[in-house]
Amino acid sequence: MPSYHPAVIERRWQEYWLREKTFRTPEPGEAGVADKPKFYVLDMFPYPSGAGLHVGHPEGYTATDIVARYKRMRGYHVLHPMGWDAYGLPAEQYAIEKNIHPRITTQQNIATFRRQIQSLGFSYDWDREIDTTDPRYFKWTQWIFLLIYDTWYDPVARKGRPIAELPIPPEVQAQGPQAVRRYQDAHRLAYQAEVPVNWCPALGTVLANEEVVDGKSERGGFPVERRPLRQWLLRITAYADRLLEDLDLVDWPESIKQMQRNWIGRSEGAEVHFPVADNSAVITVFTTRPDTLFGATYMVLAPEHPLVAQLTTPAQQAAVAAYQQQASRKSDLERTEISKAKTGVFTGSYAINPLTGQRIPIWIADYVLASYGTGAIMAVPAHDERDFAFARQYGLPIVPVVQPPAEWLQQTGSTLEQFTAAFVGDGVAINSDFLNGLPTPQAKQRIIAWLEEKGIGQRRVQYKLRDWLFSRQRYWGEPFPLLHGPDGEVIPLPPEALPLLPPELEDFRPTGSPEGPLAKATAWVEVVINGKKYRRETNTMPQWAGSCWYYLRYIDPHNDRQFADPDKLRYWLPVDLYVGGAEHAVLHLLYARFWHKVLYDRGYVPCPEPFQRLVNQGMILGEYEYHISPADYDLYRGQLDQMGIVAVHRAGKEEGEADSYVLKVRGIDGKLLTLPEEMVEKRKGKMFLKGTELELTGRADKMSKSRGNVVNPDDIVREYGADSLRLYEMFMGPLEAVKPWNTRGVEGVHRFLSRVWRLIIDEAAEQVQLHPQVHDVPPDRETLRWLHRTIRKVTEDTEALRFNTAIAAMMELVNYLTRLPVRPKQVLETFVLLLSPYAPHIAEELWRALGHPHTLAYEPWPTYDPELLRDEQIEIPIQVNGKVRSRLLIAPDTDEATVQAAALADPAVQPYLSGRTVKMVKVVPGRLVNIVVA
RNA sequence: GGCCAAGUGGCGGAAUGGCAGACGCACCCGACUCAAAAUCGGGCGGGGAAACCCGUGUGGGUUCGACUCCCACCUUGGCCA
Repeated sequence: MPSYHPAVIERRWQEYWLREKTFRTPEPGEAGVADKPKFYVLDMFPYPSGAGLHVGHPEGYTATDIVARYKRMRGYHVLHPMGWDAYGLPAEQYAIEKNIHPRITTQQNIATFRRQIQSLGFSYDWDREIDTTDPRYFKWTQWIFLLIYDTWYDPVARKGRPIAELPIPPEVQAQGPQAVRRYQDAHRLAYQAEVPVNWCPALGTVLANEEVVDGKSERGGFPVERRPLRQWLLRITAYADRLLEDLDLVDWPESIKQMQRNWIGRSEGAEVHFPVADNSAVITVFTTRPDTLFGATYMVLAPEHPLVAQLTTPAQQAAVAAYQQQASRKSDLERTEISKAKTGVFTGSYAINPLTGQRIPIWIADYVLASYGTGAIMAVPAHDERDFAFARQYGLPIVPVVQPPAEWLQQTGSTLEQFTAAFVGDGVAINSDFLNGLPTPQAKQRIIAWLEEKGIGQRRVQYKLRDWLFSRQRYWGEPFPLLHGPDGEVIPLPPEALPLLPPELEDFRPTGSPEGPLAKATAWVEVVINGKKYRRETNTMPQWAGSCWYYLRYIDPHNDRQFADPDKLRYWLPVDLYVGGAEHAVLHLLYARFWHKVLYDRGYVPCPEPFQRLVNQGMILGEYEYHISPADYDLYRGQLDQMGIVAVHRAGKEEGEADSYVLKVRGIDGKLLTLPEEMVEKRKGKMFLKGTELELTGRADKMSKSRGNVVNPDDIVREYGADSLRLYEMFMGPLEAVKPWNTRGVEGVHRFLSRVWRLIIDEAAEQVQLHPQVHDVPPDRETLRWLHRTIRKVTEDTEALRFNTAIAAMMELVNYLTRLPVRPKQVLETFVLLLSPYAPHIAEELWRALGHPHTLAYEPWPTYDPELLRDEQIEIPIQVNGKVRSRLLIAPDTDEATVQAAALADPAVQPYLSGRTVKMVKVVPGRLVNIVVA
């Protein structure tokens, strides 16, 4: 094996690492293991889909693997695990279609994923592999659910506490144990409620809001309707403030924190009670602008609001019913879009504005959502865009109560009597009696105080965040460990009854009823205890459940007495670095933080936040492609045919994306390849097909099966090796950036690795042996300087996750070393260590060739000597008025005065100084000289 | 519509107040070869014969000096409505 053969060496080292358990993570305090600082570096574990690994997966995994290997060499105990988020709809859908048990397809998919991931040489501790569908795992998912069920949130202590500690008011106590039970149930963090849910008849399940996109199911695109159902919810809203505040404790990208803040959507305002005229009913609204109360000229209820029936007058009955019907078919997004025309129906009733005493009409309109606030609003058309549009539409009065600035009036062509648009900014209150003259913030305080004093309102904080709909009507999920008694009481299973396994089913199809497929297993559902009949809960948990705590299980994956040992949790938590896609920016991270906080409150984990540092890797797009318009296709199709170009029709995928044709050429094997760049020419800033007037649009799209631009990592590994794939994915650009795939780039890094190989190994020899130019001699000063500069660059860049520039620095060093007549062995050894986190297989092979029989995984990371970094002479530019006119060779520590004198005396700058006055000379030591002349 | 991120050669990108284009891809020239591939050496932002001039989305500003900082705008992407 004289030349570089990744297939041979990669297999050998992967087998070595597994066999020798090179990456087994010792337990803290394990005998014979030295005390070291810890580092927990975690990937977002994948859902093992049937499609196998995608090139997007290894991007994050390579980044964390480099960090893991680097940290080991820096003397850390590193926890770097991998597992499977294996519950999920696709396996169940497949089971329904093909009648194959989801467990079987899931296990097959896991096997594929494991093989693919192992083929990339990641240094996971495979003894810690977990699978969320394994009963030994979901036993603890169920256990944590029961803990959440057993917890209530104490708003005074601001923490979750055992339900047994919930103070029971005497009047409840007096009503007996049933009342106490109901009171407790109403305070648990896991509770049942009749809630309007997104029911998807085609999937036979309810979906979370985030699983519904544009009124259709995210998966499958089936229509979704709103329907009230009994569901399990988790009271995540109780933790809203802590989830918000504790974002300050973590080192996450600001954009992700902002997305979480927006999702939680805290807003301060007031609740105001409006009496209904000629009726005992009271409408409560939430508003962030109580200062505009004098301008409330009508009210709007959500069509689903419970008071609608009571407030609708007989004359309006038919119109209201028809409107309610129509609204139920629209998604929240459609309903609240600002640009859409507003619709609504008058109920026939009036409310009394408590400030003005005026009768104001009550309408229903779908731009008000039942799920936000109180499901009702006071409409202030002068100062809210949607209210303004609505008032215009139906001719309702618009009363300005905040003075807008003069330029706003001018710009919009409004007058104080007649607004042409809503003024939503802050200003000074007008037409508002005792508020007049107060700036908006003070007006808010004043009116809230007034409302509280009169008992018709109070200060309130409102969140956009809703409680988490936690039940699904599916088979392939964790069963709830709960029994329903005959009197409606809920009995949690005792811990020793866990795990509760799902029943074996023949038929996985949804029942189409809210009961879910588990209800079909009557023998499983019905339980008799002491002669009393109980029914098991037939809902299952959502896919998010297993991923809410998996990072805890890795710490102690085989523990069958606890979800993890407290001492181990104390050693390893929090996760030091968590890398994954930005698609989990909100939900997974919010849910996991919520569970973690409950566990923290109940004393099971030692820290308030689970993930100290978070990094999102950017998406890898498909290869850059050239598109033409359908019109051009019709004009040029004959000519394209003659040129041997194939135009493939591509339907626009995203909204507003037009159809196009993608130009391809046939390869030798008949496969379609991207149009080669030499067939494209650029004229007048536009691209054309060479020799034609056919205009091309170049673009890289998301990889997708339907576009046919998916790159399979297996193909890349087979062709170039895992080290090349790893290196390429890191060399493409910054980790966080979105970047297009380019297979030519893989060839480039593959060539680099081949050059590394030939730098050290004698290609002419039969056996793997050192290149004849490699000698065990001390390197010269220049070579040492190169080496130490590279050590510094690679170290700093690896620490900062700037892998692309670290690789570039190693390439430069190799280019330098290749030119040396004698290659000092010691320099090559150091270089191999620097390369090893990035391309571990070739590094291990070269390390062995250099005479080291054992793995380099725990060799100390090279350090650099600052003394060796310094150049004897440096070149600095001399600028005249900011333009470089000459260069000066000087010693790096030359003093400013000398540099200045030398610069002014430089013959090349003289012509630019003659006849002019030197106004100033700026000397930046070690950088440059700038001479400013008049 | 709001919030956030980003606009640099033919392409991916580097430089984040101090020589714009490191490193790689593509391309061009040369060496080796009967030849090709591979490899090695060289060139490679635009204009110009050259001196030199222009050049980091657009316009303005701060500064001795701006890809970098500030303001406005345009475009693209993400999230939210």
